[in-house]
Amino acid sequence: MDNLNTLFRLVERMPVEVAGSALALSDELRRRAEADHAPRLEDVVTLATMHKAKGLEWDVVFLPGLTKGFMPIVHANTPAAVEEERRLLYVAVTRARHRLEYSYAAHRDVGRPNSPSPFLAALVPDRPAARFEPRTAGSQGAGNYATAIEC
Amino acid sequence: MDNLNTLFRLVERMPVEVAGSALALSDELRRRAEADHAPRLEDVVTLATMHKAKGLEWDVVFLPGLTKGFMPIVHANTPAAVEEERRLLYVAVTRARHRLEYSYAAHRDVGRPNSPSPFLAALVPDRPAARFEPRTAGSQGAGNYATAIEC
Amino acid sequence: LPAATPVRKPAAGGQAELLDDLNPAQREAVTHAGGPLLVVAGAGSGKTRVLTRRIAYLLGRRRVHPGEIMAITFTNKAAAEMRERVAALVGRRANAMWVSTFHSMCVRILRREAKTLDMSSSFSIYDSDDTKRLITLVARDLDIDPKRYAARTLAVHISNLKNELTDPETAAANAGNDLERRVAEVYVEYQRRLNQANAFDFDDLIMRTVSLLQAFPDVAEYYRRRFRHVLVDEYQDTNHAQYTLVRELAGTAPNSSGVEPAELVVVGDADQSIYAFRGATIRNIEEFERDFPNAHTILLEQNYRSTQTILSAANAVIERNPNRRAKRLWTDSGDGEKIVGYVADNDHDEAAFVAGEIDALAEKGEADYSDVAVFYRTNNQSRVFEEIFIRLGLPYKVVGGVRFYERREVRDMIAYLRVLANPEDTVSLRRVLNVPKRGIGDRAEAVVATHAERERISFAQALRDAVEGKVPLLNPRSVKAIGGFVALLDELGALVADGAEVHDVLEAVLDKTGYRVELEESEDPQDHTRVENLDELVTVAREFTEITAEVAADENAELVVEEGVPAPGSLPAFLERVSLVADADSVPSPDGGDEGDG
Amino acid sequence: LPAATPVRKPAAGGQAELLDDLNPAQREAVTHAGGPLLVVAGAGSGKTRVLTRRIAYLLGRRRVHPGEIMAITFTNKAAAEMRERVAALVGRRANAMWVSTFHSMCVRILRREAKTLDMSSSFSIYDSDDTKRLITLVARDLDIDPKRYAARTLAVHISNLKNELTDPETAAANAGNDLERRVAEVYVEYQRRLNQANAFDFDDLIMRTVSLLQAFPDVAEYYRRRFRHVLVDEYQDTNHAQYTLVRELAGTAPNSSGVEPAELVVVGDADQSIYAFRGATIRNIEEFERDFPNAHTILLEQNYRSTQTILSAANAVIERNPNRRAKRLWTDSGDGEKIVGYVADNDHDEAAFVAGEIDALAEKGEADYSDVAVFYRTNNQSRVFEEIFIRLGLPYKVVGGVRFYERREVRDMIAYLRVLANPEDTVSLRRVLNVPKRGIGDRAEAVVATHAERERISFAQALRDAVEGKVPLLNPRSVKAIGGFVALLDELGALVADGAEVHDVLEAVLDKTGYRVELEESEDPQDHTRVENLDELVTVAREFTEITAEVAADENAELVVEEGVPAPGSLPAFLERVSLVADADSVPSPDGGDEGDG
DNA sequence: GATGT
DNA sequence: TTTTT
DNA sequence: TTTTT
Repeated sequence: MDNLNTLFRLVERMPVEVAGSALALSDELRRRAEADHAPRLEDVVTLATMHKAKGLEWDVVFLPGLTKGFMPIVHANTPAAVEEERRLLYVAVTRARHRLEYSYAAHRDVGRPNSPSPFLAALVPDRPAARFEPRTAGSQGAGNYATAIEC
Repeated sequence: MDNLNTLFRLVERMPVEVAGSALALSDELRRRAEADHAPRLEDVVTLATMHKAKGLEWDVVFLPGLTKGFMPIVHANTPAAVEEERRLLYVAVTRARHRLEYSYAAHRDVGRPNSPSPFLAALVPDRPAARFEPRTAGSQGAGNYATAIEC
Repeated sequence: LPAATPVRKPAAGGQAELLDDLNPAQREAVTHAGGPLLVVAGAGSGKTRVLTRRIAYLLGRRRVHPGEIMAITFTNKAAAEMRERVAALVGRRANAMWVSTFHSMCVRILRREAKTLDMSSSFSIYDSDDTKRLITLVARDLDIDPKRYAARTLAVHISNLKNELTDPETAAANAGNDLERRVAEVYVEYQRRLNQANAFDFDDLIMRTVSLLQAFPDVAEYYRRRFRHVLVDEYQDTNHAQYTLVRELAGTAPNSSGVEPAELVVVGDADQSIYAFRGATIRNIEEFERDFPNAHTILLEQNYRSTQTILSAANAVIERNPNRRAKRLWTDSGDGEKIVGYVADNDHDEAAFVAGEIDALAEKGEADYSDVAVFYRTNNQSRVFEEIFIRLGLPYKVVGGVRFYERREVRDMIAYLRVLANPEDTVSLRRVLNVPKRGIGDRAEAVVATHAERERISFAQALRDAVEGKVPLLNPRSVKAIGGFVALLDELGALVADGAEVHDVLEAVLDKTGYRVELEESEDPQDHTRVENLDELVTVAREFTEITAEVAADENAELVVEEGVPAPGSLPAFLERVSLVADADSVPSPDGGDEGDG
Repeated sequence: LPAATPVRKPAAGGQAELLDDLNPAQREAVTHAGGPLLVVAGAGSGKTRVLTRRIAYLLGRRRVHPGEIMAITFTNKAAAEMRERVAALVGRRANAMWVSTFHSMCVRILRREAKTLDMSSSFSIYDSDDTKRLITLVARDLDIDPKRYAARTLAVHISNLKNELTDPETAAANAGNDLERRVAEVYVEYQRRLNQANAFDFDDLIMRTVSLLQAFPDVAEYYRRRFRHVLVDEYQDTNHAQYTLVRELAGTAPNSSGVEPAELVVVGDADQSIYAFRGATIRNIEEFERDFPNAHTILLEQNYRSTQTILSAANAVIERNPNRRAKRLWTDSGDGEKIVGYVADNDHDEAAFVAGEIDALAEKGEADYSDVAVFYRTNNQSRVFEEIFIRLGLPYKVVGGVRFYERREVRDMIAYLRVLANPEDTVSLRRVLNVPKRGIGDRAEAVVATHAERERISFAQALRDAVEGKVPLLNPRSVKAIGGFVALLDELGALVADGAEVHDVLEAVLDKTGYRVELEESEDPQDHTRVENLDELVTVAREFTEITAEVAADENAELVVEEGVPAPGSLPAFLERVSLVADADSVPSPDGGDEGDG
């Protein structure tokens, strides 16, 4: 069945070369797959890069890691590159249908402090960027969202 | 002779293990070397990292590449690391006996602008850092030092 | 959940309703006729709906023949979706359209016109891995220090040149520093070897199609006459070569025979341009009105996806970009939930926070796991989430990693198939020369390569010379090994010539080469997975031919066979397919991650 | 040129002039007696002069016996210079002092006390390359993913732990995340293997000497009684382990037997601390007065090297560092030339500017090339200078690159010698196991290693088991190859046992292994250079033994033979030498780059 | 005499 | 990215 | 560091 799924997706996405026969093929495959049993919808959370998110949408989107080194990424050292980073964040934000949560870690592994992404200020215009100064979150205690900030 | 030089330097620097005999060895080697002919002083310019410069001195010292990414180096992203970079520049500066020249390139290979090292302001306290804004030097014309700045 | 707006009901089969559920801007985009049209489509603004409705409108109201329509996308997935959605509106007539990626479209043109470019229509298509291999070979032959000039670096530079439509000679003439000189040197030789191997790389597909259209006005006119409607999706992601291709195809003025430009519609959003680092140039969408005289522009700002809260945040982010065409997304579906921000102490705690939030949503029944996505900037940021999610038993999948058609064992088999379809394909031939190990080592390979170079014959021919003892410096043992290899290829080739089906050829390759046995006998558990992947590949091939046959037998299916297109179900057809989906199949569609349109 | 100051005339042989040419601060540092002394010596302030004069003063005026003096430096070069300059003042008596690097000093102690630590005195010393090899082996055995945890990363972390005197068990107990747990796991096994191989790594030399002194008070007391004067150079560069070592050696209070602390003098300059990234901790010099009660501090601020212009610039730079002990360098030699600043358009032009300046100075006779240095931050910045200098024919040398004792062929030979001196040295043994190729492949090596592990015997013993057919899964071919290798080692071992001289052993290794022949017959021009390096190594070894013999024959030479020190000219002596100069010889002294003192 | 160990 | 042993 | 073919 996995094989069939693979072929299914394969033809689904490449209906061009065999010219007019492509859609017919695609239809046939779908018919077969659905006759067998409904397509298995895996109920799993998706982890992906922001680039891979492009063109898709989810009800709930998390954007972790919004620190200075990751967004914009350190390597972005021209104005044009920083603008592209901002567009990337824009793309990521607009993937969400109903709920958006973002976050960052105030310290890195080694213990050095992390600055929040300079783009955060815009994301949450009501709150000045200063409100996002590193603050330690309760690291123990299940469900301790004391420092979660609702905007 | 090169072999002898190697051994000479080797023993010169390792007089400990054979205990008391080391200096005697060193003396003997030096005697031999000098009996052969005076140590060949290669008349060449030295190129080295600032770290390798430590403990040595030259009449004339050039410090090129004093841009923001190289001095302090980009990777220095803690106050302590930046302080170490400053000490490194201090070590490099204090290698010079009579003449010190420093420089930087206003653009990198790709054509993107370079910022001067933030340490430059201190190096030349009479001139504000702003005076070191990227400026194109005459790239042709042998000996065109029109934009060299004497302080 | 934001309430579904009343106007968003699905379009019924009839033509009358085609425009009913569109907003005014969308409707204008669908019905616009005449000059070039730029549709600036914000995220979630119903871009694909506009494109598909427009096509249906062309077919239904403006009596355009489907064969006159060319719709170009970037991904196979987008092409498939578009074709499917058009088919839902107009039925089988959709099959006569060209709805394809830039690269597929070029392959189709190049197959038809291969002879014009001194290529055989059985050409191979090299992906980035093949490209890197060939560049490595070339650089080695040119005595280039691989430490100083990594193959990858050379490949990136050559790709950039191609995307700028710079030919090797011009690159050499313009080289201003050591790197550029080296790159140009490699580029010249690399291009020569591609020709010799009867192969195009990905960038060639575009660049050489452009050359073709520019150098042969009759060819250009053929396509100009044929495609009176050109639609381009994700226009902000075009590079210079792709932009030129679109311009050559659609035209900006009547050609010398008086054929008018095609009706061009491009859809895109400069704010969603995230591939400039790969050569995409935002300039193309910004300058559309200047590039195409009398162009009209329509802005789609109403969003049908997100809450106003999310849209306002997005607007605020993107507004900080300077020199940008103003655009503000809005929705009439209400504010929805507040955005949540969280500052964790470290990345571990951050991942734990995210996991906790997801679990809470799932427990409250507010979202299934598959409704949730976590996006980060770099692939390795996934690690900490994987660790935490595994520990908590939270189900997830990571998008990315090695794709099916990039796996070594799959690529090895495809290389065999390619050699059978295109014996001049030196990169594939040399890839499988000693795979599995059959006693043809580096030295023997080098000796044969030298002989090929000196005698100006192909590597395949040089192997045959070797068997006949015409290659000096080759010891008898190597000659014998090569003899066995050539005989093997001949045997497999006979199978293909006799019309064996792809999966049978594949099975023969697996058996006769000993590839499968070697993996089966291996201790390495990785090799076990490899056997499974190969089984899957065989099954894919089998179903590919079987289903083609069934469809062909179905009298109701419209099978339009075009010149230059490989016969359905044939080895070349199979190869073309796998060559152009090498990087696909990352976010499998029905299992989470809905298709959006912006 | 700044005029030489009148006080800077060289000291004559007589004792009276010892203090004449010193400034007051220097004089105080030389004559200070009693409590601990910190000399804060700015760049060019005559630091080495102070140290050497102080030693001469101790010997001449304070009637200290040279055997009571220990002077510790970081580099072999600094140690050699100090000994030489003291010898110039006091003659042969200097030979009885310990003037050595931290590492050499520890080796000397460890050789004498090896048994106490369950080691043989023939132990090997592993440099960073050996360390990385062993860590790679260990990580592989522990099934650690080498992509995720690179050997280098593990090595750096383990080194840091050792520099903090953290033992493997403590590291394991303190591990707070995945990386730390992995590191600790590797550290435990790595340390076990070092012991088994009868080897110390560089960091062990310090750490284990500290353990020795702390765990065995009698040993500590022995050295405390012996060395009543401890001098440390470049104190700002000490790491925690080295600081602890100094404290254990000199002491801060009378010990349990009532032995008073030694007189401790440390010299350094926090402003010149540039190795914090490697574990050096500026804290040591900053907290000296707190670490050593009743300490006295002297500041040397007068500079005898540079012009005031240069010093003012340097002062201005360093003053921006916060929380720094105030110090301003000054000179009475005048302002000198102005500093030149230049802004080039690009790095190419910048290098051309520098080249032009150098040529102008040379033409005007203001400086020889060897009086000029160019310093940059990263090694690869040299490239553009090299390109321009070569094009202009400007002679230069680049300091850095692979050092003599780091070259592959030299390390291979040393590995052979080490195996002969210390058969338990598994890293060296496995290094040469199949070098040159003799048919003992990875698989055979793995099988033997597994056998060694299972039988809890050394790898050397496992090889002998293999010859006797006691190792399962080993094919006859491998057994035969191993048999040949073991016989070879035995033959070479017999030579050593018979008292052959080092260079003869080396020649035998080169011949009997076929190492030299293989290189000589190679086509690769690199291998030609390798043969030359090996010839040089043989010559070094020959002269090493010859000269030792001559010196020994010279009745005037004072040969002080100490316990635990390998016999002069012996194989162990030669190995010890090369193990501790592995990274030396970078700025060869007489050919440019004068020795400064701070 | 090149190969895979 | 720097690399005294 | 991102990677539609």
